[in-house]
Amino acid sequence: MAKSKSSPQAPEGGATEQRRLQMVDIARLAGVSVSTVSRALNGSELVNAETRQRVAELARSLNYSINFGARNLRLQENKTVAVVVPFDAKSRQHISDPFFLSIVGSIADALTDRGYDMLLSRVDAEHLDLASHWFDSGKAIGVILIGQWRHHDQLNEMAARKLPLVVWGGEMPQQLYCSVGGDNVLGGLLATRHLLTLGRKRIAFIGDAQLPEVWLRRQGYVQALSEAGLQADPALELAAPFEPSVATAIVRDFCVAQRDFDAVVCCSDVLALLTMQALRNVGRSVPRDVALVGYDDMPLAAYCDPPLTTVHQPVAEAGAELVEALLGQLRGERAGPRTMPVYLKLRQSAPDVLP
Amino acid sequence: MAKSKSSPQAPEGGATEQRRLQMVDIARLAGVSVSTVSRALNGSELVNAETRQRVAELARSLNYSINFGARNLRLQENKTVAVVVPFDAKSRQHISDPFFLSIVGSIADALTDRGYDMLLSRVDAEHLDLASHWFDSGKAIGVILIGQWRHHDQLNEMAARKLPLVVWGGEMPQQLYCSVGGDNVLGGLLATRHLLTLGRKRIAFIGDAQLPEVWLRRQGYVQALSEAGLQADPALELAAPFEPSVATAIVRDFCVAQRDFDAVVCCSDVLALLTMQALRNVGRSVPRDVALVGYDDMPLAAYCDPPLTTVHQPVAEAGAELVEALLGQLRGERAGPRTMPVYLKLRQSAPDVLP
DNA sequence: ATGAAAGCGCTAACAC
DNA sequence: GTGTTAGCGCTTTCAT
Repeated sequence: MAKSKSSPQAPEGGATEQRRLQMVDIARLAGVSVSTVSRALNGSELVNAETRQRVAELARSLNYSINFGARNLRLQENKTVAVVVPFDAKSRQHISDPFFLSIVGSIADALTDRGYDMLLSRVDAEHLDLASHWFDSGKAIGVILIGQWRHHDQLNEMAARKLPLVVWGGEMPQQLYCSVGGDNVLGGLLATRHLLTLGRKRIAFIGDAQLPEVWLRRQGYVQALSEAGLQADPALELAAPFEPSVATAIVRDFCVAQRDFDAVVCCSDVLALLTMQALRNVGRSVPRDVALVGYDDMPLAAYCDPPLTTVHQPVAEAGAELVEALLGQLRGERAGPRTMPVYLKLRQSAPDVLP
Repeated sequence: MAKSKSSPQAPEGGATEQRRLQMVDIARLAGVSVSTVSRALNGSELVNAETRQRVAELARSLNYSINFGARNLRLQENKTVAVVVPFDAKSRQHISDPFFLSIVGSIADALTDRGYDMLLSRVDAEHLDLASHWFDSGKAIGVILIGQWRHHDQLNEMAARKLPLVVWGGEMPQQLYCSVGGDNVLGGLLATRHLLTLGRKRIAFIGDAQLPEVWLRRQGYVQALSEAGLQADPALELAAPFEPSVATAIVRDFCVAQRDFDAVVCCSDVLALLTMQALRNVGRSVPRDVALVGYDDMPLAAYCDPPLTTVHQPVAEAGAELVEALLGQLRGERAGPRTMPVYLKLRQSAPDVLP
C-alpha cells in the first residue's frame, strides 16, 4: 500500500483513499502552517482573529476533528477515568443489581459534565486489584470502583501503591483508600428503629455481613435493637449475597425454616423483593405478618406490591461525589472517605401506621 | 520544574519524581536498546530467547506497562468501542430501564472477551447523531447505540456518512444502518396469542409505537388479533414511554378511565409493573380480571407479585451479536440487520391455565 | 540478533 | 502574528 501523503480531497489511483483529515490538511487548505491551525483551533489569542475565524470555519466545514491520541501523547494529558464494576466469577454471575447500574449512570453524567470520558469494565470481585491495570497502562488517570466486596485488603494495597482510586462503599477502620458511600450505619439504624416503632421485636437481618457496607448496616441494626433493650439474635441473621440467582434459594430456605420473626431488614431492594416472594410462598403477609424494609430505593421499589419501604441512597449525588473525590486526589488533595446522608422512604411494606 | 530524564529509580533533588516507567528505562536497566525491549515485549522471534525472557521479567518485576496512547498513535490502531445510551433530555430523565443496562453489561463482556475497551456515554435521544463524535475524534473505532428511539432518520444519515455503527433495535424498512435486536414482531405475536388462548378478547397494548421496536411489536399484536378474527381497538392502545417517572401518571389515568379490557401487553417489564400497580389501585386483579404480559424478562420479573409472564429477550447473546456486527463492518463485511429469537416466559401474571 | 533513526499527529518553545 | 523545530512513547524499517 502506497503511503500517500496527498490531501484526501485528491484521491489517487482510483482507490478512495479514506485517510483521516488532519491538521496538515487544514493548514494546506487555509494556506497557513500547522502551528497556526493548532493555535486557532485552541482559541489562542496569539493568532489573528480573522485567521482564527477562517481556520475554525474551514475545519468545521470539512468536519475535521482532532486526533486525541496524538494530542494526549503530546500534552501528557488524559481525560479518561476507568469505572470498574466487579462481578462474581464463581457464579459466573454478573452484577446486575439495578443499584450498581444506577451508580454507573450517575458517574457517567458527572464525568461528562466535567469533560471526562468513561471507560467501563468489569473485574473479578476476587481480584479487585486488576482494576489498577487501567491506570498502569495509561488508559485512564484513575479508577472508580463500585463496591468493596470482600477485598478491603486489596484496596488498601492499591492505595498504598499510589493508584488514584475511589471506591463506592463504606468507611472501614484503618482504611488507606478513599471511599464514598451512603451512611450505612444510619441506614441500618433508621430501618430497624422504624420497625421497632411499629412494635416489632423479632427483626431479621438479611445480607452478607462480610461485605463492609452490610457490616456497617448491621451495626446500625444492632444499635437500634440495643436502644430498645433488645439483643441481636443470630438465628435471625441470614448471610445472603446480593446476587438474586444465588440468594433466592437461601432466602426461601430461611423463610421456610424460620417463622419466628415479625419484621426484616434487607440489605438491598432486590433482596427485599426475593424475601417478599418467599414470605408469600409460606403464606405470610407483608406488612401484616412481617414488616419489611429494603435498601437502595431503586426506581422500581415504588412499583412492587406492596411498595417497598426502603433506605434511600443518594444515587444522583453519588456520581459527582465519586468523581470529585478522584479529581481531588489527582490535584494532590489528601481527602478522606466521605459519607453521604441517607433517609428512610416510607411505603407500604413497612408503613407509618400498620393497617 | 526540571524535566529530568534520569531513571525514576534515582530521583534527584529530593523530590520524589514520579515519572512513569517507560521502555527506555527498561532498556537501560537491561542493557539493551529500546527497539529490543519493544520487540521482546511483543514476543518477536527476532530477539534472542534469553534476552526476551530477561527483558520480560524485568518489565514485570518493575510493574512496567506500556503506554497505549503512544502505541496506538504509532500503529494507527485503536481497540476502543463507544457504547452510547440515549437519554430523554426533555424529562432530564436518564434511561434507567434495567433492560438497557443489562445490554450494556452484555456488551462489556463481549468487548472484553475480544480485547476491546468500552467507552460508555450518554447522548440526548433527540440527537443520536452526536454519537458519531467518538468516531470522528478517533477515540473509538465505532459506535454501538442502545435503541433507535425516534430518530431512525438520524441513524440512516450516520450510516450514510460511513460511520461504523451498530444499533440495538428493530429492523425497519429502508434501513441503511446495521441493527441487531430481538424479533419484535414475534414477541408481540407470542404475547398476544397467549392472551387470546386464555380466552381474553379485549387486549390492551401499552407502549409508544413511535419507537421502532414498539411499532414492530404492535404489528405482532395486530397480527395475532386478526388471526383470531379480531381487530385492534384504538381505545385499547396507550402510548406510554419507557420512563417510569413519565409513564406512571399516563398508565394510571388509562386504568381509571378504561375498564373495558381483560388483558394487556406491555412493552417493557417496567411498564408491566406500573400497570399492575395501577390495576391494583382500581381494584382489578391480575391475572383474574386482567391477564398481563410484560416484555424483556428482566431478572426482577420473576420476583414481583404476581411473577411476570413476559417476552424473553436474548440479553446474554446480544452483546456478542452487537460487537460481532460492528467488527464485521470494520472488516469491510456488508452485514445486514440481525434479528434474534425471543420466546414467551410463562409466569403467573398470565399463566398457562387461569386459576 | 541488535541498534540507530524516522515518524505516527499534535503542541509549545523559540525564532523571525 | 506566524513559521520552524523538537519531541511526547512507541514500532519498525534499515543497517550492521
